[in-house]
Amino acid sequence: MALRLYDTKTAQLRDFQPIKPGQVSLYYCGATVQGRPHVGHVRSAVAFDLLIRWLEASGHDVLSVRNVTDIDDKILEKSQASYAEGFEPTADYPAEEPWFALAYRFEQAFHEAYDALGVRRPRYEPRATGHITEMFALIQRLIEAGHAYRAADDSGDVYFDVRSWPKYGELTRQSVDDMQDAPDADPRGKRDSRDFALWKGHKDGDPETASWDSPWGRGRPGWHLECSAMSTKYLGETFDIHGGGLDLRFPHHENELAQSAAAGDGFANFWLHNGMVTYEGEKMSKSIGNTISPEEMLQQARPKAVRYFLGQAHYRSQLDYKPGALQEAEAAVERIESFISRALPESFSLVPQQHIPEGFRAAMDDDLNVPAALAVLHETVRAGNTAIDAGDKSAAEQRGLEAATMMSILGLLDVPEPDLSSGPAASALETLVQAQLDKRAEAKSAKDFGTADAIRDQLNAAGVVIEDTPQGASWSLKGDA
RNA sequence: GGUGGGGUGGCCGAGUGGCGAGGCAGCGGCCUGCAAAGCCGUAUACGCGGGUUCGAUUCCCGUCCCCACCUCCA
Repeated sequence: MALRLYDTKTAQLRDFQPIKPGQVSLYYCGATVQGRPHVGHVRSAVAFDLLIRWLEASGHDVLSVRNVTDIDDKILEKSQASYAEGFEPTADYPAEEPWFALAYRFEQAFHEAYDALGVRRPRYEPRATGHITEMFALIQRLIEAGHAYRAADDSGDVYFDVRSWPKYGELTRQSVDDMQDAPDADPRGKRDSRDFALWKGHKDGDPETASWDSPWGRGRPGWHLECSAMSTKYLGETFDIHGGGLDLRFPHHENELAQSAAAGDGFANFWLHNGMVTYEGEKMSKSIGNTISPEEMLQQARPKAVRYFLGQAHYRSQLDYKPGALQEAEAAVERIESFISRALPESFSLVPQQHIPEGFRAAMDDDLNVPAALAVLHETVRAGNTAIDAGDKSAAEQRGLEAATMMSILGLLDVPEPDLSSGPAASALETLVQAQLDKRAEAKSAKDFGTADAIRDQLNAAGVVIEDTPQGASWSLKGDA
């Protein structure tokens, strides 16, 4: 059975076949680095990380690209505001910060958030400002093809001519005439209010560093253009998959498609969009302010649990966050991990492709049905625990390898966790806890259960969980499997 | 107004024309000195009203409600 993916453009599940057998070219939209990442950003990154991992587990080489949009209106506005009189600096927005410094700083914040959740870096991560000449070339092609024009006023803007491209709206199946009129206060030199800027002429007050000489005068690129320019540069004029958040479908992806297709590029064969993250039913967004940061989540739960939470719903579904959700995820992750550590010897080598259960493969091949795949994982854990209880070591180990494989494919083995098992503090703790356990063992063998239980309660209160096994007592820290 | 996605047991969340995924929480049991972990069992779930059908949560029609997008959005 082959991989099927839901393509937003055709609104249906389609068999996925890469253009080049064995290699998949994937572009997915990263962030406009104008602020700290919120959960929606990392959900999207986790979703596409999952896709990449599954493609790889299925034997593909994945050429992945994720953009950094490091210039746009918001970045400039925020930088500009930091110079204004009466500006009150905060930890996230210091005073007098140039736009490029602000963008660079938040780009790093995104990296930290991705890294913390085991989202692997894409093969290439190009910045918009590094591809101005590629954008020139694209604009030039559009002008020559009659799909872009210089603004009628003296703004120096260049617009995409929506009416010149009959397919405009094909991605979201909308017709230009049915679109709600943009409340465009400043139509400037546009022919149609839906026309969008490819190039924005330099305005007084904009920093000189945020403008480039172009054939149409000094200025800066419009939003959308960078993704068309960069995706085709790194992946070719036709590539396999273009992804991003559902909210980017319109206008961002619609415009990308229009400008690339109108310039004569084949562009993406598949369009994938992940669902939004909501907070108790409402979309999390900067403008509403109901966001939860990845940092806040990481304070509440282990990184693995956070990743599990973000990946557990189907990627196209809305993912609702509510208090307590992370604790549930933590319980599920710990159940799986404690099984794997019971079933497998200290060190084991994993050859993923040898241990993928058929049900898991079928679920993932079905448009990355992670919830169904997780059901297989949990069933494997139960079967493995049963085998352990029955003393069937080889069956337990087999289930253990399968469970570890699935965890690996889901990216849950790569999530960095604080290492509590080495270092001087760890060995001091080990010595102290072991001394208590020895005392408890003595008390137990003397049938002095009062003392034994007191020791256990005391350790428990300190966050050390005791488990008695036939081989003696073992301990672990709460929240650390 | 246009476009798209939804309403599933206490919560989360898949899925299917007829054997009630999975997780979390709960309850009962096994195990345990007692626990923990693990295992077994346990829920009269599919917004509402019609229709098609031997049979619908699943298909069709109607209806109510929710969410997203329509030029800041992952």
